[in-house]
Amino acid sequence: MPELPEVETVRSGLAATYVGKELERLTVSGTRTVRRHPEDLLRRLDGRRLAEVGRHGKFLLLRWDGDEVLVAHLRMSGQLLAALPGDPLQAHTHAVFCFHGAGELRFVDPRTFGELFLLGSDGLGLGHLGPDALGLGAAALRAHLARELAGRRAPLKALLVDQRVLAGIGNIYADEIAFSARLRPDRPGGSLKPREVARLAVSVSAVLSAAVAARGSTLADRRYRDVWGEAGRYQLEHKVYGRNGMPCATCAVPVQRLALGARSAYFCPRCQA
DNA sequence: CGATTATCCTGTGCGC
DNA sequence: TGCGCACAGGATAATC
Repeated sequence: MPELPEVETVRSGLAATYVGKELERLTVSGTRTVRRHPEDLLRRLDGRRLAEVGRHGKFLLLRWDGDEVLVAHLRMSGQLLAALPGDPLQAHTHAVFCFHGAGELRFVDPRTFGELFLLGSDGLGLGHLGPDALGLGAAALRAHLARELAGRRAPLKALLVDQRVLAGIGNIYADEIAFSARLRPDRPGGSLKPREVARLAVSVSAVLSAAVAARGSTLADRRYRDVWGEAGRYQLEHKVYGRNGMPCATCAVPVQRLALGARSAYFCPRCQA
């Protein structure tokens, strides 16, 4: 469930802690974590200095001296946690980055959906992704959404979580964005009027920015943590996600759960049209 | 081509 | 109290 705000919080933590440090050794024990690699290409990073930590959507981009880029995706249950070499290895630790003078960085992921791969090796890339959901200015975002939604029959929520449309939005923030924009998540994308698209664009920026400021959402499963193990605070601001039957914060009508394909969507039947 | 469905996986929480 | 099972969902392949 790490989405753009959670991944951005991890990104800034990684940048603050490890940029400029030299990787002594990367050890990978989880074969599924590096499943896109035919061989142990990650070895190429040993001895390099971390130059920069970027992000596109939910993908973390660790750029090393020599311009090698390691891509990390947390998917459902992945965590990147700072640790000291002596700390006990917790269950489901699949990779350990050991830095000179900066301790360790550990990739922990019970469900093994997450992964690490080197950008560009054997054609592995991120070319299919749309623009980062926080990477466009207001006018460009509005124009982009208008273009992407035009003529689309799929529900608004399905389009919001489609990483080819915009990169970074997942289940939680799609519901919160739709609520903020006062749009039902099951509206066909192409049915939105220009002023509704404009509202949607504003809500994408507003919700994601506020969630980044609150360092992401840590749900009841307490799975999402930043690099130092701290929880986020944006779950306190959720208006609809996971709040089935609870009163809408705006109008007190019970929030409804809607089945959208195999997934669910939460919305207020009165505030959203 | 666009829309929908299945798949991967384990921890959690619910009902009986 | 304990057991079994549905559910959670990001990305991608497969199918309609």
